[in-house]
Order: sequence, then C-alpha cells, then structure tokens
Amino acid sequence: MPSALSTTSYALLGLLAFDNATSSTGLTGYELKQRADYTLRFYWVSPAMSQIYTELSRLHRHELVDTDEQKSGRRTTRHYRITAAGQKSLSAWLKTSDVEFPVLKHPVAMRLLMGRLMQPADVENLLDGYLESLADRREELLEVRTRLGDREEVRFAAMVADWGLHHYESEAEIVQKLKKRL
Amino acid sequence: MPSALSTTSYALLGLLAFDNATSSTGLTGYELKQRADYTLRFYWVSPAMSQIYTELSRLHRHELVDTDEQKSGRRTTRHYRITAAGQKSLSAWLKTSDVEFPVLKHPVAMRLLMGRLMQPADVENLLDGYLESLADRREELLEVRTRLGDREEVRFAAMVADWGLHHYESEAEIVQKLKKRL
DNA sequence: TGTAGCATGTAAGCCGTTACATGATTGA
DNA sequence: TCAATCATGTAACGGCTTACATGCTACA
Repeated sequence: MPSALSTTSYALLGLLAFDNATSSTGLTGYELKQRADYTLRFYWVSPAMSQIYTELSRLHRHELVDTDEQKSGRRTTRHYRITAAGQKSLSAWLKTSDVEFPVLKHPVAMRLLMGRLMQPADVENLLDGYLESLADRREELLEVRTRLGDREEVRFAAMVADWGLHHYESEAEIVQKLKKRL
Repeated sequence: MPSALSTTSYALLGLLAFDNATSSTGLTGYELKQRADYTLRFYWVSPAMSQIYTELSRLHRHELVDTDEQKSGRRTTRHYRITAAGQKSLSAWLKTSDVEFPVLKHPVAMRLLMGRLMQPADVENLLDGYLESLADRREELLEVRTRLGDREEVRFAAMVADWGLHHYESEAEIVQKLKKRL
C-alpha cells in the first residue's frame, strides 16, 4: 500500500467507487469532469480536464482503476472502473486519522482586511459583489440538493450539500452584518 | 502597471502597507511570516518562509518595496518598506472588480461525501475530530480578536476576525446537526 | 556550551492551471 | 456544413511546499 496519492486523486477514486455501486461500464475522463463539476467543486475543487487525465493515468499505473478501451477510427475512448485494490486503498485512506483542517482562500476577506486603503464605497461594492455571487452559488448548489432528494444511496451527498448551503447562508448573514458595521 | 502579481504577493504588500502606517523601519521576512501566521492564515494561507523571501525579491524587483540592509558579520538583514509605487499598485489591485469566489478545500466534507464507504463509528469520529480542531482554531482566532480590541486602526482586521469566528461557529453548528442525522 | 529564536536563502519537486493540438459524433 | 458536444492528451509554467544549508545573538 504505497499510497502517496493526493486528495484529489482519492476524490476521483471516490466518484468511481460511487459509479461502480450503480452498475455501469465505468466513466470516461470527460464524464468524471462533469461529476466533479456537479459536486466536488463546492467542497474541494473541480480539477482541469488535463489533470483528470493525469490522475487517471496515475491511478491506472497503481492499478487502482482498470480501463475498458473502445477504439473508433484513430481515437480511443477509455471507460474507467475502480478495482478491488482501489476500493481497499480508498477505504484505508478514509480511515486515516489525520484529516487536515480545511483551507479557505477568501479573496473577499483578504481585501476587507485592507479596508483602510479603500474608499468606503469600494468596500461596500466589494461586499455587495460577494453577496451576489454567493446567491448565485447557493442557487447552483440548491439545484444539486433538490435533485438528490432523499434517496438512501445519496444520503451522504445530500448531507454535504446541506452543509454547503448552510455555509453559504452563514456567509450571507455575516456579510450583511458587516455591511451595517461599515 | 504590469501587475501579474499573485494574491499572496498583494497580501504581503498589504501587511507592509499596514506596518508603514505605524512608523517603523520596516519588516524583515521573518517578521512578515509572524504577521502572516497571526492573521492571514485564517482567511488565506500563511506562506512558507521560503516563499516569503521569494515574493519579497519579486516585489523588490518590481520596485513595490524598498529595502534597508544591515550587515553584521557575513549576514545581511533586510528590512522592507512599501514604496509609493507599491501603495499605488496595491490600491489599484483593491479596486479591481473581478474578485474571485472563495475556494474551500474541505477534507472533512470530502470524506463525509464518501460516508457510505465508512463504518458509522468512523464517520462519527471524523466529525468529532473536526469539532475538536474547530474549537482549537476558534480559540486561536478569538485570542487574535481579543488583542485587536476596538482600536480604530485595526477596525477592519477586527471585522475580518469576527467574520472568521462566525464561520467557525457556523461550522460547529452544522456539524452538530449532521451528527444527529447520522 | 548548547539550544532556542532570529534571519536568509537555494533546490527539488508536486499539484494544478492555461494554452495548444487533435479527432469523432450529433443535430440544426 | 457548421457548431456544439464528446473525448483525449502534451507542453509550459506558476505557486507553493519540504528539505537542506548557513550564520548570528541571547541566555540558561
């Protein structure tokens, strides 16, 4: 069990594990990107296509996924499935006790910190702009949440979506309060 | 105005701008690291020492900071101060309208997403572990907040600290709720 | 005398992005 | 026939970390 995979690698492996549970012939890199855009990006990142292919090669090299190649003309389409070893490796990773603390890169808070250097109107615009994109994001996640419904198979995805929604609401709330304090 | 600086670069420039306002002969890379540990890390990241020196060289190359060198033996200690050009560049950056949406890399949410693959006890441990480190973090930030008090000069830093505290509380709250839902 | 804290830097390397290059299939 | 979507990959490079290397100062 050499591990040494990045969290993103395990995240993709997790998507494949989930897909595996629902039958299917596996996922292409392209499909994986769509799934990542659908959920992962709210709590982690949605890796670039190029990185997804890189990670997939790496997972394949480690034999944590296997691939089903379909040729058409001079193109090859690869469907990836998680292997038993992959499942084992993923479970082991999930059990590791040292889970890092979340990293927040918050350009709005960053800028507010330097509020002294800005005109009051610019500070207000900054916060208003954030409230807007926050509402958009929340809307996107709400749609995801709604589609999940309360099906047992996606119970955890729904919990995490609710977590995200709670976070967006908390952000909107504090930003409103801070605006009044300006 | 070539810009092309990273947010981290501007963050350090911001620390120097703040220091400048309080007289002083400038800050060394080492001191900058301490200030970053004190505030920046809660909303952005605290860059490694090596990166601070790299950024400082870059800022100096762009003439956004100037340096006061003191030799002692075969060692040189450099105190950096923001220049007028640096101040201008920072203000320009603060005014730019396209502020990216915050990026959250949340290993706990990531793992909870795969809750199906874990034993119920492991899921609970995961959340309990998070609640603990959350309490620690909150304590650290609360100390920062307390030291800031309600001095006018650090008004924005205090606002951002309150923002962070609100976030940690919101996290603890939702995690408690999710635990009950397990 | 030795260790903790102050102080600076280089090298190697990982993770991730953007830009670029290419090709197949579907449907307006 | 043209655009959108499905699909795969390489190259160049930025940002950041860890590991390593070095030296001064204060004090126990």
